[in-house]
Amino acid sequence: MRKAERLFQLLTLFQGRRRPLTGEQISQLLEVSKRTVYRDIAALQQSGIPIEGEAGVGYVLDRHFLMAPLMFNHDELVAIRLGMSLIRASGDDALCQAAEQVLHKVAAILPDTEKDPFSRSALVVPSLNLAAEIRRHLTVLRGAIRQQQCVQLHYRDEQGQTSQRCIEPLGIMCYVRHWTLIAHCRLRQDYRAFRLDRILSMTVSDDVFDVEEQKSLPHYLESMQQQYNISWFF
DNA sequence: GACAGTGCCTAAAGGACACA
DNA sequence: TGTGTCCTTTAGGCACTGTC
Repeated sequence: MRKAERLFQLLTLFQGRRRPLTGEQISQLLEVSKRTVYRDIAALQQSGIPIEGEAGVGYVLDRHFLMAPLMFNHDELVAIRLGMSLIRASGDDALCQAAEQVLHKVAAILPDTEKDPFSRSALVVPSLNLAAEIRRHLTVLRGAIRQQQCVQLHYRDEQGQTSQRCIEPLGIMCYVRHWTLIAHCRLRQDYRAFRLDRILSMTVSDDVFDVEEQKSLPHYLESMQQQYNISWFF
C-alpha cells in the first residue's frame, strides 16, 4: 500500500470514532509496523491534523475535525445557505428540490456543533412568489438551453403588442425580481430579452442550433457589460 | 506494566539517469 | 526500448526513555 493511501486510511479509521486507538491496534489494522504508525501519525500531525496521543490510552482525532474535502468554515457555510435560499426563493420546482437536497447533504456531514448554526441563517431572501406557469417556463427553457433547442415563442411586450417568433435560447437571468430569457431572435437577427411572465405560450421544437462565439451568452454579457457596466454572477 | 515517542541501523522499493 | 547503476525514500526492527 502506498503511503498516501495509508495516511488516508489512517484518517478514515479515526473519522467518527470516539474511543482511542493504540499504536498496536492501528499497526494491525493497516498491516504495518508500529514504527511506521508512529511516523504516519507524526506526518498527519505535521500537516495540521489534530490527532492526540496519550501514553497508556492511545490516539484520538479531535471530534470537531472533518476531512479537508468536506470541511467548510463559517463563511463558506453561510454562502452555501444563502445561495440555496436564493434558489428556493426564485427557482423552479426542480431547482428548489435540488437546493433542498444540497442543504441536507451539507448538513449530514457537519459536526453536531455546526448543524444548528447552519440551519438558522441570519441572511434572509424574500421569495419572488413565482406563478406556477413561470416556474414551468423556467424548467422548459433550462432544458431547451441545455439541449440547444429552438423555441417557438408567443410573446407580449411592454406595450402589449404580441408577436410570434423562433428563438435560440442562450441563458436565463434573474433581473430585478423577474426571470428574463436571453435569446438570439431569428426574426430580428439579434439578441433579445424576454421576461418569462410575459410569455403567452411556447413550444420547444426539434430544430437545434449551434452556439457561435458572436451568438452566445458570454458575448451578450460582454456587450452588456461594455454598454451598461454591469457585472454578472453565474 | 502498558503504551507513546525517538534514535539508529538495515533492507527493500522506486525513481532518475546513462548507455548499448 | 531495455538494462544496469546509483541515489533517495520508505518501512521494519530493536533498544531505549518518558509518562500515566
